[in-house]
Amino acid sequence: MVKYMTQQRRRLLEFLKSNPDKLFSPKEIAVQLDGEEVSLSAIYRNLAFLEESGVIGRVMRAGSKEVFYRALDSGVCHGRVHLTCTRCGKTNHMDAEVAKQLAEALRKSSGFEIDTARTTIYGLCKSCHS
Amino acid sequence: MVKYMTQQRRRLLEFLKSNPDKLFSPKEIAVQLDGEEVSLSAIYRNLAFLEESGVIGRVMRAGSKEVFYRALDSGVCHGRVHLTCTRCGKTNHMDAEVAKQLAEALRKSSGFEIDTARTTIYGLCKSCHS
DNA sequence: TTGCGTGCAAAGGTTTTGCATGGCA
DNA sequence: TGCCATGCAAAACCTTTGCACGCAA
Repeated sequence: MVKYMTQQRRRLLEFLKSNPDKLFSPKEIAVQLDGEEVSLSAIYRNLAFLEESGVIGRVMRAGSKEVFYRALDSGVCHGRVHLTCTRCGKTNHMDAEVAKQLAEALRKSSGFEIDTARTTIYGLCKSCHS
Repeated sequence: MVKYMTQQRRRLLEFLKSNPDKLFSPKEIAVQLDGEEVSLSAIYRNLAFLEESGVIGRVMRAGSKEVFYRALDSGVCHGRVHLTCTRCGKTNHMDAEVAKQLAEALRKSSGFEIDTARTTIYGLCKSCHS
């Protein structure tokens, strides 16, 4: 099935990509895109489509049942493992060296080949646990 | 506010603790507890309460919007990081030593405190990538 | 021109809530 | 006994879907 790049899809994707490590609920996205003629159902349909394509990712934060989305492979994030804080929701990148060591350790101990792009590590960031 | 340990709360908690490695949606829990006189609203209220208390954890799986719960500090999975294969779907535990090193490395490099119970690492397991 | 995507409104499903009753401490 | 928790049913919410029209390729 061939897919089109419609105005709505482009606007949604551009918005998420221009806010690389931030999380947005569908509702928040609707607010941000208000005035750009993107209906809520188009947002839902495109979020589902883009997630399935691996372009964006979906996350839940501790303590809330809201669902959040964020752009995945925007330049900066390429090949980086994400660290997401379950309290404030902020996402950072794992130190490249640590990621390399982790990949190596998993390969050796379990024969497991980590997919860095799809993996998010949860926990508390520096400012939230101190 | 003092909390009571009611029959319903005890049954729910016992059920989750007796299935350490498994995830259950509220609906599935209701089915499992059917015949034990726990109403769906009691299940929801207790899941929220137990999650807030840190006794159980809430998770979403990739590709589905269903919400799942599992007991946290129960024996088998205590402090174990999960490794899930994106091809065959099987989940294993990360080697304890590797997990320990990872936690330490994250703490040092980013001041990030990993939540092992909530983290799942994705990639290809031994038999799927070879 | 073809058929995917959109907008709207309605439907569907899950989770929450109000209220009277029941049960733990 | 005092108050939290439960059950039930209704309400609230979020997300999905059907349909006719619009638009990308």
